[in-house]
Amino acid sequence: METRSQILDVAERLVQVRGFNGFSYADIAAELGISKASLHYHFASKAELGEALIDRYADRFGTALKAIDESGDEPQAKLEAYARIYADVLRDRRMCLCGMLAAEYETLPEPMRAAIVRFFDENEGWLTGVLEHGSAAGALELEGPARDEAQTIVSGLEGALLVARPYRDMARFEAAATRLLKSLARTAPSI
Amino acid sequence: METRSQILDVAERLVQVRGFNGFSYADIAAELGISKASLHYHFASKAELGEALIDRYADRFGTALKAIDESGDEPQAKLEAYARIYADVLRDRRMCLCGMLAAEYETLPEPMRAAIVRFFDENEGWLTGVLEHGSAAGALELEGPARDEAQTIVSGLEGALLVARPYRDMARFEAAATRLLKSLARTAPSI
DNA sequence: GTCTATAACGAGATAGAC
DNA sequence: GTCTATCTCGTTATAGAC
Repeated sequence: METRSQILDVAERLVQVRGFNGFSYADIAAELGISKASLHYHFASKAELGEALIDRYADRFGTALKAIDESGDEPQAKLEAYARIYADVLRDRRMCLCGMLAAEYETLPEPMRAAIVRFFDENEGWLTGVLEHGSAAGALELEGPARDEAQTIVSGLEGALLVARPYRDMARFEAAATRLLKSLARTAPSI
Repeated sequence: METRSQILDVAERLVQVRGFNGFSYADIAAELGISKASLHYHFASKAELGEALIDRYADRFGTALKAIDESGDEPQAKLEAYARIYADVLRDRRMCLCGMLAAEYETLPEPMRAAIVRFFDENEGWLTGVLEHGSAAGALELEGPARDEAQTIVSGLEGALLVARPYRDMARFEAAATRLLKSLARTAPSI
């Protein structure tokens, strides 16, 4: 199980930096000092490896969202914590795993495609909940349906990662993220 | 020159749909019914083809922006026209050429990288001008520096394309684009 | 300008020994 | 579980004829 998770670690970074079509089994093998054949023992095909990568990534994301839920923070603080997950991704010049795979979507096998869409659905679902609660509690002022706002936040953060990366500029991402949240879900003025 | 532009047309679509690492000279050759060797006559290397693709794409974008400038429309209408350029990209399941290449950035040769950053710079520069003019004329209400708003709009639209594509859902893009523009640059209330 | 042929290499994947 | 060896195919690119 140890080797398996090491493979996933290296492959995850390679996908986030270079894309699924931008690395090979040889890259992973070289980095871990094992043979390509050994990789095939753990993941028979690259498609299988790809599925495992998305599953693990989505799981970790889900865990992070649950932690935010249980923080008991204000809605506005929850949104900021959500944006921080994305900000953390930018280290090592990484893109969000599923954002990267969304770009390569048309070249990917069907099981990977389904898992990518599921990832976005889960994120939007969680965000929609936070926005609805915040709105109902009078803490947030939405400009439209919570679901639409949620979609705009997810795609806005993905786009902020996508464009900030070539500039190697963390501040660029932060500015866009802050602006997005401030404009789409403003803190309701206290009476 | 005829063949050259046909090659660019096919290659452009392939990059926008599958990514620069997701197609080969063989794909172009098959589609045009010519040999791979002929392709190398027009574009000695794939990197050279890539540069030509970005240059032509950026040129077309620039022409479209100039047309918007000369329309004499209100700032708000100009922003909507700008978003429509992105919307048009989504046909045939395409991503913005430079958005796709931004994802693959780390795998690309230096000349292509520089051209990609230039593309974003030009877009943000143009948008900044529209926002500043609109703000000065009292037609738009900005929430922060025009340059920051411009960056958020560009990355927001790129992200909206990125995420809408797997869903094959035009409406998904439209919703995010509208929401972005409405929230970031609101039409100033007429007195 | 376009072709056929081929070089030179890297990809994903398998066989079979240890 | 990991290895070496190998297969098969696809990739970019070049040589040289037409």
